[in-house]
Amino acid sequence: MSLISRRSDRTRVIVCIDFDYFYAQCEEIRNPSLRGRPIVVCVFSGRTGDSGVVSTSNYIARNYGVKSGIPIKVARSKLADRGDAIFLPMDIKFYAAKSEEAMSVIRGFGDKYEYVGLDECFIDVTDSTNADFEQAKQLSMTIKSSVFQKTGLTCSLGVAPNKLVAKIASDFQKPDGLTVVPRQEVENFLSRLRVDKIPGVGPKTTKKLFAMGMETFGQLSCCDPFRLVEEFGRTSGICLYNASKGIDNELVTESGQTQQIGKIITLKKDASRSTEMYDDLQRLCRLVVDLATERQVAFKTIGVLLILHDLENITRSKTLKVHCTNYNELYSVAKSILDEAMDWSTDDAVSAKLRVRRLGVKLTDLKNNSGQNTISDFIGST
DNA sequence: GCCACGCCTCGTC
DNA sequence: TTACGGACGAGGCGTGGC
Repeated sequence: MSLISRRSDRTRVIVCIDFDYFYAQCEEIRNPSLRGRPIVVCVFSGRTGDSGVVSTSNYIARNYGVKSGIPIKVARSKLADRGDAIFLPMDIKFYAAKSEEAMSVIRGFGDKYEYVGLDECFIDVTDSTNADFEQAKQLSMTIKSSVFQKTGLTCSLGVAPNKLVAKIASDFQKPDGLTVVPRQEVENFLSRLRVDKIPGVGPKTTKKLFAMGMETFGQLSCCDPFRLVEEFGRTSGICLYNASKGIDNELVTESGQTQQIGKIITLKKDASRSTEMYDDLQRLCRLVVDLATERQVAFKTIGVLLILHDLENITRSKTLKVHCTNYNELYSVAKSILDEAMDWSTDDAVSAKLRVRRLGVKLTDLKNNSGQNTISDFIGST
């Protein structure tokens, strides 16, 4: 059995475009007087004035250790000496509009385009550059200046023979960077980088790899792939090994719709009984069913997510017999899942632990509905 | 024994 | 010292049908 993918024979030229500190940069563009000040874009949970986490920050704030994911209170204390620091709530509609402006410029340059997120995309420029990295470099500089001219946004670009290395290269020089890694330089470029530069490798995997004595791509590429499979499972193990050698045969493709629709909220105060959450649950069901209607999809599996006061997660779900688009059925099933989840233990010690901080509803097993109702909708609605 | 499916947790962005 | 959102996908495990 061979675990290792072969390098694709055809040389491709892929560009990864990543907008710098995107949400915070959008805020600078909207209000140029903020430039030069630490900007922190936050997700306020609404529970208390400063409850929530940092979504992103500009480089001035990052110099003070303010990065995405940290609690807003921590960010405030880190920036205590900077009286000019500004904390703003996310305005996703504005960022989405700005992103679309930039993406429409970028789409015009690629043979193929793949949207990854509001701040990131790939284009395949193999044909338009005759697979020549020097031409790709020139094209990338044109893309950077066009995006800046049309939107005011700066971005960092990585040019490489595949998506994996292009992504790593785009992250190599930031902000406003351009890194070109031709095929023959891939191994050398990667060898001394730390393993946490591999997309998808976060703190937990990094810690595990470090404990195994693998801190760099070079060290990882010398590892027995069977050992990686043993430690991380077949799929992840093979991915890690191939990544360490810069192998990635995934094509640039128009990505499809998401495979789930979910909403999660933070409760105004912790709840220990399901009845205390019925109002919030109704609100969540209404939100997700509206999103499903908007996207013209029906759902078959309904999930309820509970995050407890100690941030431990509990998820429970139920799969319906047939796909559904109906709010009443959704709420009724979600309510029964919630009731069961809250009553699952008669052990007082366990029940006492069930102080729910956040509540979520998730729809999966989605199917294109295009306005057609199912029998269950008919039954549910009559 | 194999496979598909349902359910749940983990991990990342 | 601590503080703590929201969204999504991957994958492991158990179960039941064949």
